[in-house]
Amino acid sequence: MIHRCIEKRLQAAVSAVVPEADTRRVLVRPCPEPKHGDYQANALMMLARQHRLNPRELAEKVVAALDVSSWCEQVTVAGPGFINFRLSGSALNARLQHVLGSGGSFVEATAEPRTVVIDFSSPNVAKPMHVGHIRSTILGDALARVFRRLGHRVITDNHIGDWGTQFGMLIVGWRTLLNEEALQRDPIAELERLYQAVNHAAKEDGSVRDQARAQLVKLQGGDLENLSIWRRMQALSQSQFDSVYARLGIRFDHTLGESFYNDQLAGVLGELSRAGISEESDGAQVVFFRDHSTLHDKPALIRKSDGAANYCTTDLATLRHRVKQWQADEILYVTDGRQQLHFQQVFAIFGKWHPACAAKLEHVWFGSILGPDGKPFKTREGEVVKLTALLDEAESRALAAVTEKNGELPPTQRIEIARAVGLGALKYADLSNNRQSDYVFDWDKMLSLQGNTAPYLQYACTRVRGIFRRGEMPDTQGATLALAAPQELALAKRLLNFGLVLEMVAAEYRPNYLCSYLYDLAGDFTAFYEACPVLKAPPVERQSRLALCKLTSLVLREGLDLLGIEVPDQM
RNA sequence: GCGCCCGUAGCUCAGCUGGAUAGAGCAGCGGUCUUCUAAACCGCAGGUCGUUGGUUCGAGUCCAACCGGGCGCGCCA
Repeated sequence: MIHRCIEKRLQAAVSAVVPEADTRRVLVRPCPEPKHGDYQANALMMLARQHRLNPRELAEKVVAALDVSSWCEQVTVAGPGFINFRLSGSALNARLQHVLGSGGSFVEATAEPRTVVIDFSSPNVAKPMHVGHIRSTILGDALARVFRRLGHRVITDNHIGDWGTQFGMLIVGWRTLLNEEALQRDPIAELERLYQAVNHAAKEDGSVRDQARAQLVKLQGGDLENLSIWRRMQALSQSQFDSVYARLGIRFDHTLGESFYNDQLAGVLGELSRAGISEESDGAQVVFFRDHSTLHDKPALIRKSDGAANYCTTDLATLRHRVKQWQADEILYVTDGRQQLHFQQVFAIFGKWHPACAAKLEHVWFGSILGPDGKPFKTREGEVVKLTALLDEAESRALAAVTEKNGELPPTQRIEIARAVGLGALKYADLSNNRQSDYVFDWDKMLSLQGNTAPYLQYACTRVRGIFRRGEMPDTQGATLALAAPQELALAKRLLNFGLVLEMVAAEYRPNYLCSYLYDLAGDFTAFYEACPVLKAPPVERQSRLALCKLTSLVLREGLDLLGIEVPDQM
């Protein structure tokens, strides 16, 4: 990547001028304002302050010691000490040509691959997946794709909620109220009905509650009949999950639910207790963080007074497994922001338990999806929105749009387009927001062809494709780039930054950076498309522009693919 | 009581180590199809970045206090 080459030279020049300087923070980034240059460095102003130098003079000395003529036609010092770099046309053309010829890309694999475990989605057995699972599922998948693309070893793990007190209720329901026919027809709905019925009954009748508790104890004690009911529920749920993930194009390397750790929990509790990390309090085992600045008054419960472990314990066992068995360098938990305290506690306990562990633990949290009223997204009836219903509606709304705009296409093709557009729109709506923000769910906005949406980007792809469909498929492989028009240059320069953007996504776990980038890229392409004829251009421009289109198409498609979004050939 | 998050244009949202004149879409107003997909594009208008202080060459971004809203805090996960 060119900016990295410039950066290395710049760091060397800084070291030559100020030998004691720490150059790790001397970075070269794209200029937000193209009129200043293509890349800029503003770290010298900070450096000057640290070393009590005049920033402007320092910048000028560094520039004097800097040779980046292989890539830049101009290097200037501006304002209080910005260094601005203007790429030379020849370097730009050469870089694009190289990517084209090598069949390579604008992404550079990391020099330091890490093992990154990503925990996301995590639905519950016997419950339908709902809108609450969508952000985790989509964000986690996109992050997994980006980390893989950067050359990291990624392990995705679906930590399913397949164990817990709800199974007492469910087993009572299964034993007393099960309708086999309904179970055949819609297993999850039937399981949900059982749970609700028993839960309702338990509220009024203490003996039902006692039954549920008794069945739970039997299950936990290894009762064969209850175990087999539980396994049946698990299998039914898994097939529901599988069908949703298949629709979304998502796969997991592992699906190790909470139950996988059952036989490790006693050991975990024993170790924590023996190490003096946990202590008894009101009959429960609790970890206190007495010296901790924010957790000092927030103890964590790891074993209930009835002797049962809870999700804190399970998460500790899970964490140990990931660190020990998978040798994780980095573990990402993609969950709702409301679990921040929980993960702070889990990470803090793990730190006491395995002080030598250097794995980076990150709670990649996200905000809520809101309805038009600004309150948590619900159906008109006030119920949670089921994920399958959401996917269905996305596809049917997209189908209506495709039919309206392109009704002459055969129905099967329209359905296929609608699938890609509808699901793409849904995913993109989530990914394009800053994950930590709450956002308002709006069908019209996400399916719009205007603005920062998936359909707009997909449409940009089909426009590029349209050029190739119209003309004969040209040999862009050996094309000579001869970019000249400002729109061509702007587009080409944007392409160069693709890899950098992916690195930013991975560094902060924020796919919305990629979305913004793709939207800007599509905007650059549109400007080019409006201003520069391709097929009708004279031969030299024509092949150069075809090559530029080819590269744009590659980046747009790969970028969308990294977000888990498909691109139809036509729209 | 303790802690986390949010407050940017009428609405929905971006805003990358603090960096140059705070951006986009919608809605509003005005333009552009004999020309590679107009499901598109161009232009205009729209802002005391919640308030007040502080840090500094420079603050939407960092710090403090306050106002307004959301969420979490030992036997659910």
